[in-house]
Amino acid sequence: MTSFSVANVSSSNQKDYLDEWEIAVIDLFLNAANSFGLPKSYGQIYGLLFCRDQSLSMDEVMKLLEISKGSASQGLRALRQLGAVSSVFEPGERKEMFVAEIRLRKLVGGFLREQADPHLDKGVGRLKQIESLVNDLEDVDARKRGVCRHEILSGWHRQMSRLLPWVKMIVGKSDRLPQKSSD
Amino acid sequence: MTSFSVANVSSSNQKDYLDEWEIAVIDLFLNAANSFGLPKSYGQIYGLLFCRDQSLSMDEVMKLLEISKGSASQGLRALRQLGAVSSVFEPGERKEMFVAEIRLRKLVGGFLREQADPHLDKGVGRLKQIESLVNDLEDVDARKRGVCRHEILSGWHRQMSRLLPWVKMIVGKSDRLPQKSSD
DNA sequence: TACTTTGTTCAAGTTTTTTTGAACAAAGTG
DNA sequence: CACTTTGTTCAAAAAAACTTGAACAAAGTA
Repeated sequence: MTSFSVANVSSSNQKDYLDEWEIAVIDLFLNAANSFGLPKSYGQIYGLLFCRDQSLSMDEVMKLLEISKGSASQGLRALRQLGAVSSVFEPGERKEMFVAEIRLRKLVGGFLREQADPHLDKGVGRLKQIESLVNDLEDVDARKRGVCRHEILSGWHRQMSRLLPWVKMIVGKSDRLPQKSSD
Repeated sequence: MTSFSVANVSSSNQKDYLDEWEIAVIDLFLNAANSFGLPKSYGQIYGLLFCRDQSLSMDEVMKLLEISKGSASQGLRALRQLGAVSSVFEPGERKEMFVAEIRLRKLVGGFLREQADPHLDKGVGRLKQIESLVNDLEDVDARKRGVCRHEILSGWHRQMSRLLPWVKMIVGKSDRLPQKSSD
Protein backbone atom coordinates (compact mmCIF):
# COMPACT_ATOMS: atom_id res chain seq x y z
CA MET A 1 0.00 0.00 0.00
CA THR A 2 1.30 3.39 -0.93
CA SER A 3 -1.15 5.48 1.09
CA PHE A 4 -2.62 3.99 4.25
CA SER A 5 -6.09 4.43 5.66
CA VAL A 6 -7.52 6.66 2.97
CA ALA A 7 -10.67 4.81 1.99
CA ASN A 8 -13.33 6.21 -0.33
CA VAL A 9 -11.29 8.54 -2.46
CA SER A 10 -14.18 8.90 -4.87
CA SER A 11 -16.92 10.02 -2.49
CA SER A 12 -16.25 12.75 0.05
CA ASN A 13 -14.70 11.44 3.24
CA GLN A 14 -17.81 11.58 5.40
CA LYS A 15 -19.83 9.17 7.45
CA ASP A 16 -22.28 7.47 5.15
CA TYR A 17 -24.78 6.52 7.83
CA LEU A 18 -26.77 8.26 10.54
CA ASP A 19 -26.16 7.89 14.26
CA GLU A 20 -29.17 7.22 16.41
CA TRP A 21 -29.02 10.68 17.96
CA GLU A 22 -28.83 12.21 14.51
CA ILE A 23 -31.99 10.37 13.52
CA ALA A 24 -33.65 11.80 16.62
CA VAL A 25 -32.52 15.33 15.77
CA ILE A 26 -33.65 14.97 12.16
CA ASP A 27 -37.01 13.77 13.39
CA LEU A 28 -37.23 16.74 15.72
CA PHE A 29 -36.69 19.13 12.83
CA LEU A 30 -39.10 17.17 10.68
CA ASN A 31 -41.79 17.85 13.25
CA ALA A 32 -40.73 21.43 13.70
CA ALA A 33 -40.91 22.08 9.96
CA ASN A 34 -44.38 20.63 9.92
CA SER A 35 -45.62 22.93 12.61
CA PHE A 36 -44.12 25.92 10.82
CA GLY A 37 -46.01 24.93 7.70
CA LEU A 38 -42.97 23.74 5.79
CA PRO A 39 -42.63 20.36 4.06
CA LYS A 40 -41.22 17.55 6.18
CA SER A 41 -38.31 17.06 3.84
CA TYR A 42 -37.11 20.62 4.48
CA GLY A 43 -36.93 19.82 8.15
CA GLN A 44 -35.09 16.57 7.54
CA ILE A 45 -32.53 18.26 5.33
CA TYR A 46 -31.95 21.08 7.77
CA GLY A 47 -31.73 18.61 10.65
CA LEU A 48 -29.10 16.54 8.88
CA LEU A 49 -26.94 19.53 8.07
CA PHE A 50 -27.43 20.82 11.60
CA CYS A 51 -25.93 17.61 12.97
CA ARG A 52 -22.82 17.65 10.84
CA ASP A 53 -19.64 19.61 11.23
CA GLN A 54 -18.66 19.17 7.61
CA SER A 55 -20.56 20.42 4.63
CA LEU A 56 -22.58 17.88 2.64
CA SER A 57 -23.35 17.65 -1.05
CA MET A 58 -26.84 17.27 -2.42
CA ASP A 59 -25.94 13.72 -3.31
CA GLU A 60 -25.00 12.88 0.28
CA VAL A 61 -28.17 14.48 1.57
CA MET A 62 -30.23 12.34 -0.81
CA LYS A 63 -28.52 9.13 0.20
CA LEU A 64 -28.42 9.74 3.95
CA LEU A 65 -32.07 10.75 4.14
CA GLU A 66 -33.24 8.41 1.38
CA ILE A 67 -35.13 11.13 -0.39
CA SER A 68 -35.40 11.84 -4.10
CA LYS A 69 -33.29 14.14 -6.18
CA GLY A 70 -36.24 16.47 -6.63
CA SER A 71 -36.90 16.81 -2.93
CA ALA A 72 -33.25 17.38 -2.15
CA SER A 73 -32.85 19.98 -4.88
CA GLN A 74 -36.02 21.88 -4.01
CA GLY A 75 -35.51 21.58 -0.28
CA LEU A 76 -31.96 22.90 -0.38
CA ARG A 77 -33.00 25.76 -2.59
CA ALA A 78 -35.87 26.76 -0.32
CA LEU A 79 -33.74 26.48 2.80
CA ARG A 80 -31.09 28.67 1.25
CA GLN A 81 -33.79 31.16 0.32
CA LEU A 82 -34.89 31.17 3.96
CA GLY A 83 -31.30 31.69 5.07
CA ALA A 84 -31.34 28.37 6.93
CA VAL A 85 -28.57 26.81 4.88
CA SER A 86 -25.79 28.27 2.84
CA SER A 87 -23.76 26.72 0.10
CA VAL A 88 -20.02 26.70 -0.06
CA PHE A 89 -17.64 25.50 -2.70
CA GLU A 90 -14.98 23.40 -1.06
CA PRO A 91 -11.59 23.74 -2.77
CA GLY A 92 -11.06 20.95 -5.25
CA GLU A 93 -14.72 19.89 -5.12
CA ARG A 94 -16.89 20.32 -8.15
CA LYS A 95 -20.09 19.81 -6.21
CA GLU A 96 -21.89 22.52 -4.32
CA MET A 97 -21.65 21.78 -0.60
CA PHE A 98 -24.17 22.82 2.06
CA VAL A 99 -23.99 23.81 5.71
CA ALA A 100 -26.68 24.75 8.19
CA GLU A 101 -27.05 28.21 9.66
CA ILE A 102 -27.16 27.65 13.41
CA ARG A 103 -27.67 31.20 14.66
CA LEU A 104 -31.25 31.31 15.88
CA ARG A 105 -31.46 35.02 15.14
CA LYS A 106 -30.70 34.39 11.49
CA LEU A 107 -33.14 31.51 11.28
CA VAL A 108 -35.96 33.45 12.85
CA GLY A 109 -35.14 36.54 10.82
CA GLY A 110 -35.20 34.62 7.57
CA PHE A 111 -38.42 32.90 8.43
CA LEU A 112 -40.14 36.15 9.34
CA ARG A 113 -38.82 37.88 6.25
CA GLU A 114 -40.00 35.14 3.90
CA GLN A 115 -43.25 34.17 5.59
CA ALA A 116 -44.58 36.89 7.87
CA ASP A 117 -43.59 40.06 6.03
CA PRO A 118 -45.27 39.05 2.75
CA HIS A 119 -48.49 38.33 4.62
CA LEU A 120 -48.42 41.71 6.30
CA ASP A 121 -47.84 43.36 2.95
CA LYS A 122 -50.75 41.56 1.34
CA GLY A 123 -52.79 42.58 4.38
CA VAL A 124 -52.46 46.25 3.50
CA GLY A 125 -54.13 45.66 0.16
CA ARG A 126 -56.85 43.52 1.63
CA LEU A 127 -57.65 46.13 4.26
CA LYS A 128 -57.94 48.82 1.61
CA GLN A 129 -60.32 46.63 -0.37
CA ILE A 130 -62.47 46.02 2.70
CA GLU A 131 -62.47 49.71 3.52
CA SER A 132 -63.75 50.65 0.10
CA LEU A 133 -66.44 47.97 0.12
CA VAL A 134 -67.58 49.23 3.51
CA ASN A 135 -67.70 52.82 2.32
CA ASP A 136 -69.99 51.81 -0.52
CA LEU A 137 -72.66 50.69 1.94
CA GLU A 138 -75.88 52.67 1.76
CA ASP A 139 -77.36 51.77 5.12
CA VAL A 140 -75.91 53.85 7.94
CA ASP A 141 -75.98 51.17 10.63
CA ALA A 142 -74.54 48.57 8.32
CA ARG A 143 -71.76 50.96 7.41
CA LYS A 144 -71.09 51.73 11.05
CA ARG A 145 -70.60 48.02 11.70
CA GLY A 146 -68.32 47.65 8.70
CA VAL A 147 -66.23 50.67 9.66
CA CYS A 148 -65.86 49.29 13.16
CA ARG A 149 -64.62 45.95 11.87
CA HIS A 150 -62.22 47.60 9.49
CA GLU A 151 -60.80 49.63 12.34
CA ILE A 152 -60.30 46.53 14.46
CA LEU A 153 -58.49 44.77 11.65
CA SER A 154 -56.31 47.81 11.00
CA GLY A 155 -55.39 47.88 14.66
CA TRP A 156 -54.43 44.23 14.62
CA HIS A 157 -52.36 44.78 11.53
CA ARG A 158 -50.52 47.62 13.19
CA GLN A 159 -49.84 45.58 16.31
CA MET A 160 -48.49 42.67 14.34
CA SER A 161 -46.21 45.00 12.44
CA ARG A 162 -44.91 46.36 15.70
CA LEU A 163 -44.41 42.88 17.13
CA LEU A 164 -42.07 41.46 14.52
CA PRO A 165 -39.10 43.75 15.21
CA TRP A 166 -39.35 42.85 18.88
CA VAL A 167 -39.32 39.17 18.12
CA LYS A 168 -36.16 39.58 16.10
CA MET A 169 -34.62 41.58 18.97
CA ILE A 170 -35.53 39.22 21.75
CA VAL A 171 -34.43 36.11 19.92
CA GLY A 172 -31.19 37.81 18.96
CA LYS A 173 -30.16 38.36 22.57
CA SER A 174 -27.55 36.01 24.03
CA ASP A 175 -27.05 33.90 20.97
CA ARG A 176 -23.64 33.17 22.47
CA LEU A 177 -23.73 29.42 22.62
CA PRO A 178 -21.29 26.64 21.89
CA GLN A 179 -20.18 26.73 18.28
CA LYS A 180 -19.08 23.81 16.15
CA SER A 181 -17.52 20.96 18.10
CA SER A 182 -14.40 20.78 15.94
CA ASP A 183 -12.92 23.58 13.79
CA MET B 1 -101.55 42.59 11.60
CA THR B 2 -101.27 42.31 15.35
CA SER B 3 -97.50 42.78 15.62
CA PHE B 4 -95.79 44.85 12.97
CA SER B 5 -92.42 44.30 11.37
CA VAL B 6 -91.50 41.08 13.15
CA ALA B 7 -90.75 38.76 10.26
CA ASN B 8 -89.19 35.33 10.61
CA VAL B 9 -90.38 34.31 14.04
CA SER B 10 -89.17 30.77 13.45
CA SER B 11 -85.55 31.42 12.51
CA SER B 12 -83.50 33.91 14.48
CA ASN B 13 -83.99 37.44 13.22
CA GLN B 14 -80.68 37.82 11.42
CA LYS B 15 -79.51 38.64 7.93
CA ASP B 16 -79.50 35.43 5.94
CA TYR B 17 -76.97 36.58 3.36
CA LEU B 18 -73.44 37.96 3.29
CA ASP B 19 -72.51 41.50 2.35
CA GLU B 20 -69.66 41.92 -0.06
CA TRP B 21 -67.38 43.32 2.61
CA GLU B 22 -68.22 40.40 4.84
CA ILE B 23 -67.19 38.01 2.11
CA ALA B 24 -63.91 39.89 1.85
CA VAL B 25 -63.35 39.68 5.61
CA ILE B 26 -64.21 35.99 5.68
CA ASP B 27 -61.76 35.43 2.87
CA LEU B 28 -59.11 37.35 4.78
CA PHE B 29 -59.54 35.08 7.78
CA LEU B 30 -59.62 32.04 5.54
CA ASN B 31 -56.17 32.95 4.33
CA ALA B 32 -54.97 33.87 7.78
CA ALA B 33 -56.10 30.52 9.17
CA ASN B 34 -54.20 28.80 6.42
CA SER B 35 -50.97 30.53 7.23
CA PHE B 36 -51.37 29.71 10.91
CA GLY B 37 -51.75 26.07 10.00
CA LEU B 38 -55.46 25.89 10.73
CA PRO B 39 -58.12 24.55 8.34
CA LYS B 40 -59.68 27.08 6.02
CA SER B 41 -63.13 26.46 7.43
CA TYR B 42 -62.00 27.59 10.87
CA GLY B 43 -60.98 30.88 9.38
CA GLN B 44 -64.27 31.25 7.54
CA ILE B 45 -66.28 30.56 10.66
CA TYR B 46 -64.28 32.97 12.76
CA GLY B 47 -64.46 35.58 10.03
CA LEU B 48 -68.22 35.34 9.83
CA LEU B 49 -68.69 35.68 13.57
CA PHE B 50 -66.17 38.51 13.61
CA CYS B 51 -68.35 40.44 11.17
CA ARG B 52 -71.57 40.09 13.08
CA ASP B 53 -72.82 41.98 16.09
CA GLN B 54 -75.30 39.29 17.02
CA SER B 55 -74.52 35.74 17.99
CA LEU B 56 -75.10 33.04 15.38
CA SER B 57 -76.19 29.44 15.74
CA MET B 58 -74.33 26.55 14.19
CA ASP B 59 -77.16 26.21 11.75
CA GLU B 60 -76.81 29.79 10.58
CA VAL B 61 -73.06 29.38 10.23
CA MET B 62 -73.59 26.31 8.06
CA LYS B 63 -76.05 28.04 5.81
CA LEU B 64 -74.26 31.36 5.44
CA LEU B 65 -70.91 29.75 4.67
CA GLU B 66 -72.37 26.78 2.80
CA ILE B 67 -70.31 24.31 4.76
CA SER B 68 -71.33 20.95 6.15
CA LYS B 69 -72.62 20.13 9.58
CA GLY B 70 -69.40 18.30 10.38
CA SER B 71 -67.18 21.23 9.47
CA ALA B 72 -69.32 23.67 11.40
CA SER B 73 -69.43 21.48 14.48
CA GLN B 74 -65.72 20.71 14.51
CA GLY B 75 -64.73 24.23 13.57
CA LEU B 76 -66.78 25.85 16.29
CA ARG B 77 -65.49 23.39 18.85
CA ALA B 78 -61.86 23.99 17.89
CA LEU B 79 -62.31 27.76 17.84
CA ARG B 80 -63.86 27.67 21.28
CA GLN B 81 -60.98 25.54 22.49
CA LEU B 82 -58.62 28.18 21.11
CA GLY B 83 -60.59 30.88 22.88
CA ALA B 84 -61.42 32.50 19.55
CA VAL B 85 -65.17 32.07 19.90
CA SER B 86 -67.37 31.62 22.90
CA SER B 87 -70.84 30.22 23.11
CA VAL B 88 -73.74 31.89 24.79
CA PHE B 89 -77.25 30.71 25.45
CA GLU B 90 -79.62 33.43 24.39
CA PRO B 91 -82.74 33.58 26.61
CA GLY B 92 -85.58 31.64 25.06
CA GLU B 93 -83.28 29.99 22.50
CA ARG B 94 -82.64 26.29 22.68
CA LYS B 95 -79.70 26.45 20.33
CA GLU B 96 -76.19 27.27 21.39
CA MET B 97 -75.19 30.64 19.95
CA PHE B 98 -71.66 31.74 19.09
CA VAL B 99 -69.77 35.01 19.15
CA ALA B 100 -66.23 35.88 18.16
CA GLU B 101 -63.58 36.97 20.63
CA ILE B 102 -62.17 40.19 19.20
CA ARG B 103 -59.48 41.03 21.73
CA LEU B 104 -56.22 40.33 19.97
CA ARG B 105 -54.52 39.58 23.25
CA LYS B 106 -56.96 36.77 23.94
CA LEU B 107 -56.67 35.40 20.44
CA VAL B 108 -52.89 35.37 20.49
CA GLY B 109 -52.84 34.00 24.01
CA GLY B 110 -55.15 31.16 23.12
CA PHE B 111 -53.22 30.33 20.02
CA LEU B 112 -49.92 30.24 21.84
CA ARG B 113 -51.39 28.20 24.68
CA GLU B 114 -52.88 25.60 22.36
CA GLN B 115 -50.22 25.47 19.68
CA ALA B 116 -46.88 26.75 20.91
CA ASP B 117 -46.86 25.60 24.52
CA PRO B 118 -47.56 21.95 23.70
CA HIS B 119 -44.69 21.96 21.22
CA LEU B 120 -42.33 23.41 23.78
CA ASP B 121 -43.44 20.78 26.27
CA LYS B 122 -42.86 17.94 23.83
CA GLY B 123 -39.50 19.54 23.12
CA VAL B 124 -38.34 18.93 26.66
CA GLY B 125 -38.84 15.20 26.25
CA ARG B 126 -37.22 15.13 22.86
CA LEU B 127 -34.18 16.99 24.15
CA LYS B 128 -33.81 14.53 27.01
CA GLN B 129 -33.97 11.64 24.58
CA ILE B 130 -31.31 13.20 22.37
CA GLU B 131 -29.13 13.90 25.39
CA SER B 132 -29.21 10.29 26.51
CA LEU B 133 -28.51 8.97 23.03
CA VAL B 134 -25.56 11.32 22.79
CA ASN B 135 -24.21 10.23 26.15
CA ASP B 136 -24.25 6.62 25.00
CA LEU B 137 -21.72 7.41 22.27
CA GLU B 138 -18.39 5.60 22.68
CA ASP B 139 -16.24 7.77 20.45
CA VAL B 140 -15.07 10.92 22.21
CA ASP B 141 -15.15 13.23 19.18
CA ALA B 142 -18.53 11.99 18.09
CA ARG B 143 -19.85 12.57 21.57
CA LYS B 144 -18.38 16.05 21.64
CA ARG B 145 -20.26 16.88 18.47
CA GLY B 146 -23.48 15.46 19.85
CA VAL B 147 -23.14 17.32 23.13
CA CYS B 148 -22.56 20.54 21.24
CA ARG B 149 -25.70 20.05 19.17
CA HIS B 150 -27.73 19.20 22.20
CA GLU B 151 -26.55 22.37 23.88
CA ILE B 152 -27.52 24.47 20.89
CA LEU B 153 -30.98 22.96 20.81
CA SER B 154 -31.40 23.49 24.54
CA GLY B 155 -30.43 27.12 24.10
CA TRP B 156 -32.98 27.57 21.35
CA HIS B 157 -35.62 25.95 23.48
CA ARG B 158 -34.85 28.29 26.33
CA GLN B 159 -34.99 31.33 24.09
CA MET B 160 -38.32 30.32 22.63
CA SER B 161 -39.70 29.82 26.11
CA ARG B 162 -38.56 33.29 27.05
CA LEU B 163 -40.03 34.79 23.90
CA LEU B 164 -43.64 33.72 24.34
CA PRO B 165 -44.41 35.80 27.44
CA TRP B 166 -43.05 38.84 25.66
CA VAL B 167 -45.26 38.22 22.66
CA LYS B 168 -48.29 38.06 24.91
CA MET B 169 -47.20 41.29 26.60
CA ILE B 170 -46.50 43.26 23.48
CA VAL B 171 -49.68 42.23 21.71
CA GLY B 172 -51.69 43.00 24.82
CA LYS B 173 -50.64 46.64 24.87
CA SER B 174 -53.12 49.21 23.61
CA ASP B 175 -55.87 46.80 22.76
CA ARG B 176 -58.20 49.74 23.28
CA LEU B 177 -59.98 49.84 19.99
CA PRO B 178 -63.53 50.40 18.83
CA GLN B 179 -65.83 47.78 20.27
CA LYS B 180 -69.04 46.50 18.75
CA SER B 181 -70.79 48.98 16.49
CA SER B 182 -74.16 48.68 18.18
CA ASP B 183 -74.84 47.55 21.80
C1' DT C 1 -93.01 6.60 25.16
C1' DA C 2 -92.73 8.62 20.68
C1' DC C 3 -91.28 12.58 18.36
C1' DT C 4 -88.47 16.66 17.44
C1' DT C 5 -84.52 19.50 17.70
C1' DT C 6 -79.68 20.09 18.34
C1' DG C 7 -75.17 18.63 18.09
C1' DT C 8 -71.25 14.94 17.59
C1' DT C 9 -68.65 11.35 15.35
C1' DC C 10 -66.20 9.15 11.92
C1' DA C 11 -65.62 6.46 7.50
C1' DA C 12 -65.47 7.69 2.95
C1' DG C 13 -64.78 11.15 -0.57
C1' DT C 14 -62.50 15.30 -2.12
C1' DT C 15 -58.97 18.55 -2.39
C1' DT C 16 -54.44 20.09 -1.57
C1' DT C 17 -49.76 19.39 -0.77
C1' DT C 18 -45.60 16.87 -1.16
C1' DT C 19 -42.62 13.58 -3.28
C1' DT C 20 -40.78 11.09 -7.00
C1' DG C 21 -38.04 10.19 -11.07
C1' DA C 22 -37.23 10.74 -15.87
C1' DA C 23 -36.08 14.19 -19.15
C1' DC C 24 -33.51 18.11 -19.68
C1' DA C 25 -29.91 21.83 -19.22
C1' DA C 26 -25.33 23.40 -17.88
C1' DA C 27 -20.71 22.96 -17.21
C1' DG C 28 -16.39 20.50 -16.65
C1' DT C 29 -13.08 16.93 -18.83
C1' DG C 30 -10.39 14.24 -22.00
C1' DC D 1 -16.82 16.94 -29.73
C1' DA D 2 -18.38 13.04 -26.98
C1' DC D 3 -18.82 11.90 -22.36
C1' DT D 4 -19.42 12.48 -17.42
C1' DT D 5 -20.94 14.90 -13.47
C1' DT D 6 -24.04 18.00 -11.24
C1' DG D 7 -28.27 20.11 -10.63
C1' DT D 8 -33.19 21.72 -12.20
C1' DT D 9 -37.89 21.10 -13.75
C1' DC D 10 -42.31 19.39 -13.86
C1' DA D 11 -46.03 15.93 -14.79
C1' DA D 12 -47.67 12.17 -12.49
C1' DA D 13 -48.00 9.36 -8.20
C1' DA D 14 -48.40 9.22 -3.33
C1' DA D 15 -49.49 11.05 0.98
C1' DA D 16 -51.70 14.17 3.98
C1' DA D 17 -55.27 17.27 5.21
C1' DC D 18 -59.87 18.72 4.98
C1' DT D 19 -64.80 18.19 4.20
C1' DT D 20 -68.94 15.79 3.82
C1' DG D 21 -73.13 13.53 5.29
C1' DA D 22 -75.41 9.71 7.32
C1' DA D 23 -75.76 7.38 11.60
C1' DC D 24 -75.85 8.17 16.24
C1' DA D 25 -76.45 10.30 20.93
C1' DA D 26 -78.56 13.63 24.08
C1' DA D 27 -82.01 16.35 25.66
C1' DG D 28 -86.30 18.74 25.38
C1' DT D 29 -91.55 18.24 24.47
C1' DA D 30 -96.07 16.40 24.12
